[in-house]
Amino acid sequence: MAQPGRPRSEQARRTILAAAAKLVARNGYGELTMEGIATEAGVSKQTIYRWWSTKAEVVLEAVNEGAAEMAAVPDSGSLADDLRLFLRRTVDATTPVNRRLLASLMAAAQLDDQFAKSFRTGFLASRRRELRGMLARAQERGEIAASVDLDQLVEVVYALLWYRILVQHGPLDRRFGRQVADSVLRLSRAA
Amino acid sequence: MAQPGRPRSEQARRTILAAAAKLVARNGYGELTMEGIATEAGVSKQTIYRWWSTKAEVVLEAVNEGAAEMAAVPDSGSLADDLRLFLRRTVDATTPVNRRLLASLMAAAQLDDQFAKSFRTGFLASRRRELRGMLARAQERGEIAASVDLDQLVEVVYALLWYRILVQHGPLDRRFGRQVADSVLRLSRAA
Amino acid sequence: MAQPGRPRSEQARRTILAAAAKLVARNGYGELTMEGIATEAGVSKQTIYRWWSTKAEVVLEAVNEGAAEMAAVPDSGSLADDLRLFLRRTVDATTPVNRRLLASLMAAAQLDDQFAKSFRTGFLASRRRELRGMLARAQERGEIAASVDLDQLVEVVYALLWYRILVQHGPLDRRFGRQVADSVLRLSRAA
Amino acid sequence: MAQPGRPRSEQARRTILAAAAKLVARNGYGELTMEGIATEAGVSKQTIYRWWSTKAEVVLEAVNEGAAEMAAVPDSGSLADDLRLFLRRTVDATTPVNRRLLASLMAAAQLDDQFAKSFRTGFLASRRRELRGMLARAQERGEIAASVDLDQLVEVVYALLWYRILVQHGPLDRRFGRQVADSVLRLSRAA
DNA sequence: GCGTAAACGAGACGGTACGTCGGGTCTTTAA
DNA sequence: TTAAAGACCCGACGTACCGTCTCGTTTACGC
Repeated sequence: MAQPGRPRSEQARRTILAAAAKLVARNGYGELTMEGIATEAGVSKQTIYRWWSTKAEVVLEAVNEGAAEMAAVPDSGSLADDLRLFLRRTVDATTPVNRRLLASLMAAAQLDDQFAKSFRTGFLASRRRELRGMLARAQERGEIAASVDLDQLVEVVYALLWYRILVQHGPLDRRFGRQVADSVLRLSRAA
Repeated sequence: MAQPGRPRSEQARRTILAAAAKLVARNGYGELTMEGIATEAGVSKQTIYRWWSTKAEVVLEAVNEGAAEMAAVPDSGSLADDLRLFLRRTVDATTPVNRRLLASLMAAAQLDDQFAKSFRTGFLASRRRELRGMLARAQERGEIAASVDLDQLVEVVYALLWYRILVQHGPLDRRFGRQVADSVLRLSRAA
Repeated sequence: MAQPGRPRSEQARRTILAAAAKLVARNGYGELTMEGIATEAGVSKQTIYRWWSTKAEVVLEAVNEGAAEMAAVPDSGSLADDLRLFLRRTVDATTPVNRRLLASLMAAAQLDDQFAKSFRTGFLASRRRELRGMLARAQERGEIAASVDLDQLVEVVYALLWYRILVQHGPLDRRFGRQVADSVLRLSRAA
Repeated sequence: MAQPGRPRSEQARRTILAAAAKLVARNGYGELTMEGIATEAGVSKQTIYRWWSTKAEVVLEAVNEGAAEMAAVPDSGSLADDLRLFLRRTVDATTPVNRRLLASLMAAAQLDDQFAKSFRTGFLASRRRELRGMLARAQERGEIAASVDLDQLVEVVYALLWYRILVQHGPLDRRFGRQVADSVLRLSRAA
């Protein structure tokens, strides 16, 4: 059952992810190098390449590691309450460091088709699924007309969030979260 | 009046921008190198570095070069018509090659703070100003209530456009342009 | 005992030295470049810089590599025989290729103080020591008066050899070797 | 008679030679660049290339410029006196700066065959001719036997001088000048 | 407890691109 | 025609990382 040989070092794995996160926070993803991660983590390059093939994958796993709390999608029975709470939690979780990590991942996806695919079908799609489930429950309750396209609503939410993350045209705070929630609620009622 | 010394070669400038655009179209921005641009353009690296300091700046100028037609913002007297036409023109102008170029610039902005600043205050801000002017005229005509925050409407438009450009969750076609226009029109009327 | 990490490639070392020697022979030291050595040897530049810091050092090691036979200083019991044999061997060993290499090293020493030091205290001094040893034995045997300054004799030998190497005012052949030997023998007897 | 156009600037010529000499004295010939000379002299590169093709030629002319006093070869009627005076003047003229310039020229001759030829047939040969003339006069007077090869004597003098210049195994002072003179006098009498 | 076998650190290796420097040429205006 | 200015193409510089490799060493499991 158990394969022979020395087992993977869980500590090395964690040290590498921590080192990557730390370096991105300090110097930005643009300055991040595999060599730098290895040195910072006190690990050989080979140990990194054994388990990840690009630095984007390392960072993606580092982000996933520190994002278990995001999972909780509210379900109070009221669309307005759920949406506002969801967005408040989301903006709360997006600290400056996290913002930088997320922006880096989106950038990496533009430069590497391979990574783009895994980023879209993994990270992004799972986030979208959660939100869509919340809206679908509201539609079943009759809070949203059956004619409304839920995917468009989901798109508006994440478009606004990502635009803020990437362009930094304004703060990613609770006030912004409320504005997004209100816009989507209005769109969910119209037409 | 005329300064001494050999004048800058306008041809070299154009060849470099064309080479950069061509290489991004062919292999993507991630594969783009200053060395490659120089070779493709038949130009020395020094000539590139004399006028631009990063490849992102070269690509940005290449994009600006081929985007004079975007400038035309419609002004028919009807918000709905203007908005729909503006978005139709925008999605029409965003060919796959242009999409790739724009995505690259946004990625580069995430990796290089220096470039991020010039990208935001130059390229992005000028685009936003144009659209805001259109909406302001509609507000003066009374088509949009004085209480509505125009910046939020502008944000929705560009957020949706950029999200499509970056995530490619669906096609950037005229149908998508109409959906965006309709969403914004609804938000402009609400509350 | 054994240090960790991949051991240095002895083959790479030898290939580099051979490439350097070959290129100097073909195009002269003035045309020699680190890039050229790397290409010729099929080696990365980094591998060269890891072990040598200038091309002069590479060439110096290449010369030392192919000069084990020089070491044999004769000791027959007769100063005249020893000196003549030593100079014959020396001029015999100084093939046109070797002449070019030696001239290059002396030139490099004029352009780079760092290298000059290692060249003088290493290469040149060891050659001088050997010859001086030979003369010292003759002095002990009484063939040279105790009052004679051996260093001056050594200086005459190498001055004449190097002048021929650098100025090429005449051939570096056995006839020349005999002339040098005779001059020094005469000086060793005088006053 | 007078050709048309702007005449050559004698001042530019002198400024260039002075700049070259100054830069070699300050940083050594290895650091010397055409660009540096132009900047130091406040002259355009083209102006240098119009009159000289390599930096070695510039330095050679700079050396010749500042070496009119060397020309005086003594002629007292006594070989010993003449030789000692000649060598005293020579070592006196070889200041540290001049030593560096001469060493540079010899180095340049090893790296550039073109320059080597002009250096040998011009600079070196003319020096040798002067000394040989002095020895020839002594031979006519009977101070040197007719069987003695004067070229060998000349060779010994310049070999010893150049060896000191290039290897710096000891000081280039009057004491050294006397030693050289004595050695040559001894060789002129022997056999 | 001993051998097999994978993981680990270290670090050298062949590469590619970096951004800079200087070479020698060319193209302009001014003297 | 010469000169200053400065842009141009070119090639080499020395460095940084890439991803791979070859070592000696460590740590588990199955015999």
